[in-house]
Amino acid sequence: MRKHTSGLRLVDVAEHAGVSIATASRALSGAPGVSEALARRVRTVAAELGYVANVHARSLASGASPGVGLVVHEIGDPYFAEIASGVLEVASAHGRMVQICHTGRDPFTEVAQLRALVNARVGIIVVAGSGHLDRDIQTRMKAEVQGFEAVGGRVAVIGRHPQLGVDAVVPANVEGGRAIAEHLLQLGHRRIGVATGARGLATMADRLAGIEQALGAYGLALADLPVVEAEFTLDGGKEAARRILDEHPDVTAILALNDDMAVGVLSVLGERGVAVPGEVSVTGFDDVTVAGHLSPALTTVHLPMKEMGRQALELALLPRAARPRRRTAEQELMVRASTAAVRGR
Amino acid sequence: MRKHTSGLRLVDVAEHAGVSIATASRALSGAPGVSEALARRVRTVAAELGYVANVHARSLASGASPGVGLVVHEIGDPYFAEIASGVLEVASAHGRMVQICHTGRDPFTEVAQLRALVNARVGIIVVAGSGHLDRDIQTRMKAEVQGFEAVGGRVAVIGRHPQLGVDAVVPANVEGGRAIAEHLLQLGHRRIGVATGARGLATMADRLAGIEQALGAYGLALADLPVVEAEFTLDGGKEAARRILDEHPDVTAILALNDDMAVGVLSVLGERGVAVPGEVSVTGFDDVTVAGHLSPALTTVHLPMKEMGRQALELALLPRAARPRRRTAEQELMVRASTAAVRGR
DNA sequence: CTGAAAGCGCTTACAG
DNA sequence: CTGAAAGCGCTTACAG
Repeated sequence: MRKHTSGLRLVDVAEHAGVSIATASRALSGAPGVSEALARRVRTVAAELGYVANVHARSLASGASPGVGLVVHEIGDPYFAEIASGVLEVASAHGRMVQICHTGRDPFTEVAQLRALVNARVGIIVVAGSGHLDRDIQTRMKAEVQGFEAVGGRVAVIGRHPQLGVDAVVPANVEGGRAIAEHLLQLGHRRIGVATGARGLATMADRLAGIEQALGAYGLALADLPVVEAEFTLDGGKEAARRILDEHPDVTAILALNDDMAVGVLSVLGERGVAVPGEVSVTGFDDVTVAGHLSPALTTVHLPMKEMGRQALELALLPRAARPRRRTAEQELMVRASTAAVRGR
Repeated sequence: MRKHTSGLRLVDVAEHAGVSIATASRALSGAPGVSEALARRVRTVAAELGYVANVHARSLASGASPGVGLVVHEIGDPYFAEIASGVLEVASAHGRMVQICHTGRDPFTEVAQLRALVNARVGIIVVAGSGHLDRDIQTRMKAEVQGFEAVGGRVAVIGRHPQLGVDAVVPANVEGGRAIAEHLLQLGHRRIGVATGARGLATMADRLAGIEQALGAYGLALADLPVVEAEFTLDGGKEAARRILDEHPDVTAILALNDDMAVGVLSVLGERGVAVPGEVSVTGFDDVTVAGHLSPALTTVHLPMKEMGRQALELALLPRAARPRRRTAEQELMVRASTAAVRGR
């Protein structure tokens, strides 16, 4: 906790400018009801003095706060880091500060962080990271969000959050899932192992739904494939790859539901001396910056993370609409070196 | 800006508990001078009601703020994302929120962001990212920092900031530079191209100094080598690689001063069909998570970024010491697949 | 140990 | 258009 021996205050500016603090306040905040001449004088004085309003006093008095809160699963994860970069860019352009919270991918922590942000009196909250399919979690999230909106807060989410009813930027996960699965199917793969993160997440459900659609066109179903759930991280990818290879040594491709997992899959394949894509093809999802530079370059689904971050904050900066707004972030299949026609085809 | 129709206030808690707001305040903040019985009752009531103090009112009244500010060059960069992750972890453990600022690698923006954070009345500021060798910039930084500390703020930096005089976590950049250069020299490389970021940064100076030391032992000097300065990013690495290869086609190794640049270097080499490490060896610095999974796996210098973030905030959480504290973050040479003995040796 | 009251630095009806 | 004054929700000397 920091004690600030008071620096420059509004009274100081007012005195220097020879006006009341009321007038000084109006001039500085751009409120109407001050003659242009006076306003200009006040602003000049403030600038000369290097005066900056105390946010706490301002927020307390006005009941309004310029802060924006950002909730991510894990900022060290490139997917979220890139989203954060977009959010910071827009925030900075609007002269707003952003407070970041980690959820550690735990839904209860997520709700707690949301509440922490509300208590920190931010004016806007951006939630990056998928919603949950679990009704109980949805209900808790919704309660926090509605409480926040009831007091004038604005919220936007990135990813699909069933039932939340707020502005959202939603990536084309279904289409991406379909595209990447079609790609493998067209290459002749049928015995495809799937490495997925927590299936309770809407993102996972959507990507899997897309895969299911593609499989259907080939007379297959997800239930026919080994689908292994693990952490949505590099280590999770390793674990999933090991289980898939051990239990289904005949797979010709492993489809990971994000790039982090795909990197783990590649790692295990490398350890075991399995050639990629010679013996097994591997795909990712997201297209984080390094995906194209991996060993081998990863075939994946591109999502514009930074742009998604930008758009989410821009939505939240808009006044609340009667109906929640929704922006779709398009996907693009990036075919690179980690996939090839099935062996012996 | 958000208008909050006042939620639960301290008076509400006080009324429910049948005490004055003074007593309620003391009980909740853990201040001395309240009987344990009363304090307990107040806390119970507050918990039942779900009361959380208004940070703005609290900060305004007490002059103390629990917020921590984090200044990074670019949060989308894995180096900073991992540092941020460590900072968030510790902050969260101490119940503090962190506000993140982007500098876009511009020193003037950095100073401006520092000021913004001071104006936002955070209690602690962590500056991640190297200091500058330029005296003018140092002076500006120092002025902001001292102003902040004068009013009770605490600051810690990650990286060497000459003259700043604050607690610091400094990575072993000199040692790392020496280690990676020695590695290449031992492999027989003599015509080594160096891809560096802005040379006005202390980090760059230190890494180059280490390289110079290693070269010296072999009777060489940095001045004998093509050293190309570009942006400290993947694209900068590409640009540097192109210039090195065009102007010095006889290089047998390219030493990049961070992993991002190294990835760019690998990319250009790939485009031109130059085998790594068959024809040209490549090295990085930092060892971001994916470095070991690149094509080929990158030989680099490992730095414990997340731990550096943790330590920096922990230092800042400590009371100010008479003399600035300094923690060294050790480096470790990671030899992987991107380096090999010089061709034809 | 407990409470009444002043004060933190602003904003904003309310008068003029 | 301008200003005096109340009030935002807390903390903290100051009395008792």
